[in-house]
Amino acid sequence: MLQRHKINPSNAAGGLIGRDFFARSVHAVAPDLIGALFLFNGVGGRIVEVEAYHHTDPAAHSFRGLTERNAVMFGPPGFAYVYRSYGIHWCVNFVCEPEGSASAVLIRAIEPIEGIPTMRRRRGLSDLRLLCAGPGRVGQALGITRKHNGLALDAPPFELRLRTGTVEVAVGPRIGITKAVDHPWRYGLMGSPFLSKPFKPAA
DNA sequence: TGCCCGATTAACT
DNA sequence: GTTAATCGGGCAA
Repeated sequence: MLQRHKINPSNAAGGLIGRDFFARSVHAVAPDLIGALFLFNGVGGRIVEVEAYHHTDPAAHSFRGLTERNAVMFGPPGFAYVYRSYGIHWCVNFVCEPEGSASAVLIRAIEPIEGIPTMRRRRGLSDLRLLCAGPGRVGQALGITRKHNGLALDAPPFELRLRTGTVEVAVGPRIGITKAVDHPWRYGLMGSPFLSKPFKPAA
């Protein structure tokens, strides 16, 4: 339930995240994104919650093979997969692993830091805690839509930076799925008030 | 083609 | 606790 994570020693803390960061297993990338800075057109904050999806995972969009919607997941790592959720929301994923593995990390919650007035206007909401506390809310607050599907993560409008220092990462089952529900592939910043839902405390 | 359901959210009782 | 909003994917016919 509780993990302590250190940054990749080959990268400088706070430095730009390059495309090679995503050329690893989705299960390695996902916890390493906790605490990272995620800006889109200069708007965003710290990533505090993500989930991992893999093409061997029945809950993943890529499980049933390549379609027009999930094509970016089957491409090279380091690109954004954006999809429409429940016909209403836009959700953002970071594609991982070598080309063809079709895995990605869903960005589920951010601690607002930059462009807070812009995010409040887009969300029509002042409550900081709820600005980016959920995948659909993140998409709306950062202004990400279908037209950003397939963009590279290491170039504008994206800006991703490694976390500084050590964080405590909570692990638990993913949210809102009906298949492969027992995989503990949800990762969060321990104790953050900006999570979409709290993690169950360690037994 | 028609039907069901989903990696969600907000507004209800 | 429940439910509407809303649309693309996947599958049956």
